[in-house]
Amino acid sequence: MPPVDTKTRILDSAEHLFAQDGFHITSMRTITSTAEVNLASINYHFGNKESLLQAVIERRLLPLNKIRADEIKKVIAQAEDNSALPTAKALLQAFIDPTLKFRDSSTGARDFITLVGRSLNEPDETVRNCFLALIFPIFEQLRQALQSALPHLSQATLLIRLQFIMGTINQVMCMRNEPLFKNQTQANNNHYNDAMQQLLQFILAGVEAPE
Amino acid sequence: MPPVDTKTRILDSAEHLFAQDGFHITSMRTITSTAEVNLASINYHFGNKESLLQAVIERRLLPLNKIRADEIKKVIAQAEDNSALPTAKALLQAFIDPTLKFRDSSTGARDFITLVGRSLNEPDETVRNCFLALIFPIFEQLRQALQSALPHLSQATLLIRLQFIMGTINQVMCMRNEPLFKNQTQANNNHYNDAMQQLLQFILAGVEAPE
DNA sequence: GCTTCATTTAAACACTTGTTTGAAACAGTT
DNA sequence: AACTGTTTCAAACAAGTGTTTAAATGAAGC
Repeated sequence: MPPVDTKTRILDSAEHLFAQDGFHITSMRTITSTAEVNLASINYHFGNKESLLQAVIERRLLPLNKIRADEIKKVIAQAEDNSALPTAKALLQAFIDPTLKFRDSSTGARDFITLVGRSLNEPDETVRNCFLALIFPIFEQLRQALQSALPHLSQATLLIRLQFIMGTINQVMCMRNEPLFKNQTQANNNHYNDAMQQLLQFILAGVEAPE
Repeated sequence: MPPVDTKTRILDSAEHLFAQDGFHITSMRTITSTAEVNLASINYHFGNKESLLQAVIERRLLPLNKIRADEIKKVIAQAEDNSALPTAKALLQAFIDPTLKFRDSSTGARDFITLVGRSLNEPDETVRNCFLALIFPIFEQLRQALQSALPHLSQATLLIRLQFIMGTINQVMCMRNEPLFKNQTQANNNHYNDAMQQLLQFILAGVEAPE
């Protein structure tokens, strides 16, 4: 009954808590008391805890993936207009840029990105697959586009390098306020967006390295 | 009293289960029944569950870090003998090679590496810091060595690129049998060690990219 | 044999977990 | 105003959690 309806309140709180503390540590009672709703309302609206996670993921990831897919298609179409191959840089940018724009769009979105970054290496297979299943199609689309952008790379090499790229991106997505290793020399006034430009440089050099 | 003593049996089982299912999911009862020891023996020998994790980490990571540190020092010393700067490639190899040799030394070691890879992005700060605290010194050593190997790179850039590298390595460490995205075209007969050579190529290109 | 110490054992502890229940409150429609 | 279907609520459920306890067992020294 407060500002927004119960279902949304639950989704927002769960998103934040899952990102901050992890899926398994976060209890139903913590979620419901944070959301100021009744304990049973999660089971009423979502069935069980795992379906709530699924709902948290889908709410953000389906729209985000749509944007990413459209951006990649756009890059391919523009290249075709110039009867040229799309560049790896443009393709990777089409994948990463929407992620980062989205990340900075709200605090909830920032939580969500952290959640995704952490969950791709989740030990619990059921939880991990919730994310992998939704990310796989866009990953596959990017892979095929990059394969035609980098025809000299073998399929196997491109595939493993894409795994490396996902690892790098995950690392960045997991960063909340501070880098992985803090209390370092100076160098901490690196703002997040600077790191983003650096990210593209880094993975582009990696994927384009001689075989 | 079986083959090995209780303490070691607990450490072995915990290592395997923590890597496979995660720290929080794994219960004391699962550990003790797998190890075929009494439930209370964990608290007797280690105090509590978290101290057990600490023991699991230290048993492997302290010796491994010693090897890594020695390898890096060796590279620096050899370069000095030739009155030259150490190369970034040699330094990164000195960091990665021991990790992978260790990883293939036993199934327990393989479990352990998975555990480390996953835990560096653990949501639970207490758990995450167990790992970060032990890895930070070697990270810092590598950073300083790389800074002198790549003097044209600003400190800030090197630092963020080292974060990317850690992300890439983590991703590889988390791979157990299969890559992050399976059921792919063909390309799966990529053996693990092939991926390792590829890893060095990838991160080397990334860290040496123009600023 | 007896004592002393470290270790193992079964049982219980207090607490938290996700989920279910059935009644209460609410909204909308006729 | 009375009935409808939906949503909220407090309470309870059974199961699992990490940890503690006190008795039993083991081995070592004198």
